[in-house]
Amino acid sequence: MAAPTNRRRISQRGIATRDRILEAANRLMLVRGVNATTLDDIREASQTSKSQLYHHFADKQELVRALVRYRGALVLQRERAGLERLRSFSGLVRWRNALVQANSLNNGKYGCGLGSMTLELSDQDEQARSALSETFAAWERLISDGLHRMRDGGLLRQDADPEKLATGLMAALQGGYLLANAAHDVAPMEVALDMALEHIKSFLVQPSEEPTR
Amino acid sequence: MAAPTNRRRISQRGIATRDRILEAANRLMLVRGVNATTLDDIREASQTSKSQLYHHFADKQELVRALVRYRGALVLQRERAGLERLRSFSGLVRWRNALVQANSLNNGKYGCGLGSMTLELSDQDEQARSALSETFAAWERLISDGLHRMRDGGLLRQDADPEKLATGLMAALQGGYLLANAAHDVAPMEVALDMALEHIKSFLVQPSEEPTR
DNA sequence: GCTTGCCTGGACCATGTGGTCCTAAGCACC
DNA sequence: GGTGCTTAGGACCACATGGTCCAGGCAAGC
Repeated sequence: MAAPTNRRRISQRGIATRDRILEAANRLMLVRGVNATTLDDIREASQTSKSQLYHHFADKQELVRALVRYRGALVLQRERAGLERLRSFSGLVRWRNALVQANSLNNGKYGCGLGSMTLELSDQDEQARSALSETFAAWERLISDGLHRMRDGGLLRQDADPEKLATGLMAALQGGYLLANAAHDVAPMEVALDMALEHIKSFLVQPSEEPTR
Repeated sequence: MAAPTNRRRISQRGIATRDRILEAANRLMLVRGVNATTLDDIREASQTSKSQLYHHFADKQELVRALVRYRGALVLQRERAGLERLRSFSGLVRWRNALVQANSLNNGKYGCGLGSMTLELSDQDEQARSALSETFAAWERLISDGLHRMRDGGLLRQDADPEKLATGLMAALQGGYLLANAAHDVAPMEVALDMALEHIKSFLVQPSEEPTR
């Protein structure tokens, strides 16, 4: 994870510290938000000191940007595992169920690590915004690639547009996260994802292949 | 808008000042976010003074809570105008177009006034969270009421579930706002809303009544 | 017009927070 | 074991920011 930004020598110990900082920032900023998390919070939670924070990151903004990359990599890694071999509608349903289950563990709170940063950062840090935007695009591509495979395999009709379907599904997911977070209840997220899956289902070659859940 | 919170005497001038503060907070916090907006920013933008802020609001948290109500009322008022007489699918399309057009004016930036506060506040201020949640519920009810009218009028099939459809549409809207904000481009919001409308359309009695746009 | 109490201006304060810096310890390589 | 780097600890600073306070203005009811 920790990519040395410059050509400085860096030791294993240094890398470990940097990761500890990022991991703590990740944890704290997910529940409190980016702006509401102080460097002292992070320093304390990561068992480091001020000088180490500023040794590894130029300033808070740089730390946040690193966190954006860190989370992006985490999410994409997780999603790649779940979507890489997607070839059937039931695979999508399994993917949906995993996300819902994970979110239900904390009653809809916190939401998506990427989505929660987006609204806070996108009008404040152009660089973070574009990184987030690219991560969303990569995520959607994982989905649309799967849909392409389904279409090529004859499961989806030719007039299905994998890119648009993926965007719609991602919007339903993010909107579902948001409503679930507001309600402190996963239900709206389920409804939203089911709507998106139902929409994809309407492009299946034999429409009643399998139930949504 | 300005509801006096206690039984204090309050003059027209006082109400005007209070509204000016709320209006400035509304404007600033929409683009910078809640936590990133300072009271001094608000004081300056509203042409008031510190003592007036604290005369009308106990502290920043109370101001934010008042803003949640203020925005909620604004959004519901706007949405009521657009949804109150909804009786047809083309009405939904017009509603969609209005939202998209409004958002496209600033290239997808800022997003929904309610959604943008949600992720920042819901894990930080329980009272604000529940107020937001209720506002979303009321907003969804405006939609589902319209869908109910469509169903009663014989336009929607009996097996259509207005509440779930409304939740799905709201999630698509909010997710669309979020992706549009990240991309600084309305396109994903359009795709998301079209997906939700297409889904609703699939419950129309005569499915090909009219095109989506 | 005078008293009452809301309304307003703005100086002032305490503290949280991002950021700096100096010193020393660890480590790798010679 | 010496040299020069990285890693670490933590005191320290400047300042933004939330919050207080008081003196005076203004409006409304008597």
